[in-house]
Amino acid sequence: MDKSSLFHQFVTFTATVHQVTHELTQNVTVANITPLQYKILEYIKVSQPVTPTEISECQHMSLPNTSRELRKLQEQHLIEKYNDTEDRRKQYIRLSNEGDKMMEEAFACVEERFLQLIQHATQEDLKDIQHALSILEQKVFHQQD
Amino acid sequence: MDKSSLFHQFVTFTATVHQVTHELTQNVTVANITPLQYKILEYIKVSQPVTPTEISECQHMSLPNTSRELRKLQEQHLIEKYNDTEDRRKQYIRLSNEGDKMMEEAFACVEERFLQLIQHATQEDLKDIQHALSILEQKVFHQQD
DNA sequence: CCTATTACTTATCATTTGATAACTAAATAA
DNA sequence: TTATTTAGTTATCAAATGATAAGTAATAGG
Repeated sequence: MDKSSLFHQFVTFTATVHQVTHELTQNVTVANITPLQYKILEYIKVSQPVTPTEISECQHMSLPNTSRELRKLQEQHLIEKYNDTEDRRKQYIRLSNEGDKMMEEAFACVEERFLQLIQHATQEDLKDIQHALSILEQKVFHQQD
Repeated sequence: MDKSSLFHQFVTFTATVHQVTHELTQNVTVANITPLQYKILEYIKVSQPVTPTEISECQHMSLPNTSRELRKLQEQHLIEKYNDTEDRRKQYIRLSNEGDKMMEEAFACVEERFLQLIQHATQEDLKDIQHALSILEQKVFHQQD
C-alpha cells in the first residue's frame, strides 16, 4: 500500500468535501447569520453545552473573536450563557429556543439537499456509506485532544 | 436503514473533516498567501490547466473576485496565464515553476502531518481507509456538474 | 496572603473576502 | 452586419474575519 497515493486521494477527497458541504449549506439560514456564526451554532447544536474556550479551540479562532461572535449571537437571542456553579469564571453556552428552532430548520434544509445527493443509493449503498464514514472517523479523523 | 441518522453522522463527519484539514494546512505556506489563495493554488495544482471560470465555479466565488486573486498570484509569480489558441477570450492558468515548487513543499508538509494522523494504521487499516474514501467519493460526494 | 494562571471581555485596527457596476474584447447568432 | 452572449478585467465599497493589547474577575499555587 502506497501511503503517498493515499495522501493524494485524501487531498482530493477533502477538497470535494469542502465543495459539497459549501453547496449544501449555501443560503440555508433565514436569520442574519454569517458563515462563521453558522459554524459556531452548528457546533453548539451538536455539542451543547460548550464553553467559549472549547468553541475557540474547535473553530480555531482566538478567544476575543469568539467572545465577539457569541455576543452578536446572544444579541440576536440565538444562544444563552450561564455560569458554572463551581468555577464562576467558566461559562456554558447553549442554544436558545429560538436558536434551536433556527438550527433545526437549517438542518432540515441541509438534510433535504443531502437526501437528493444520495437519492439513487440503494439500501446496500447506505450501509456502505455509513460504514465508510465510521471507518474514516475512527482511523483518520479521530480527534486526539 | 435510517437516512436521518445517516445525515447526522454525515454532519458530524464533515465538521470533523473541516477541523482536521484546517489543522493539517495551518501555517504550511512560506510565501505570503491567504487561505483563499492557498485553496485556489491547491485546485490549480491538482486540476491544471484550469480557466478562471472553472476556478470561480469550483471555489464558489465571483469572476471579478477570482480575477483579483489570480492577479495577485501572478504578481507573486506563482501562476502563469496563457490564452486558448482557438477561443481567444479563454485563458488557461497553470502553476509557474516557483508556484509548483511552493505547492510541492506545502503538500509535503501537509503529507507529513497526515502520515502522523495515520501512523498507527496497519496495512489492513490503510486498505480500509482507501476503500472508504472511494465509496464516499462515488456514492455521496460525486460532483454532478 | 500574595502571586500566577485561567476564563473571558472590550476595544481597536488591519486584512481578507464578498458584492456589484461598468468596462473590453472575442465569439456566436440573427 | 448587427445584436447578443461569453470570458475576463478593473474599480469600489461593505462586511467578515483575524490579530493584538489591555482589562476584569475568579481560581490555584506557593
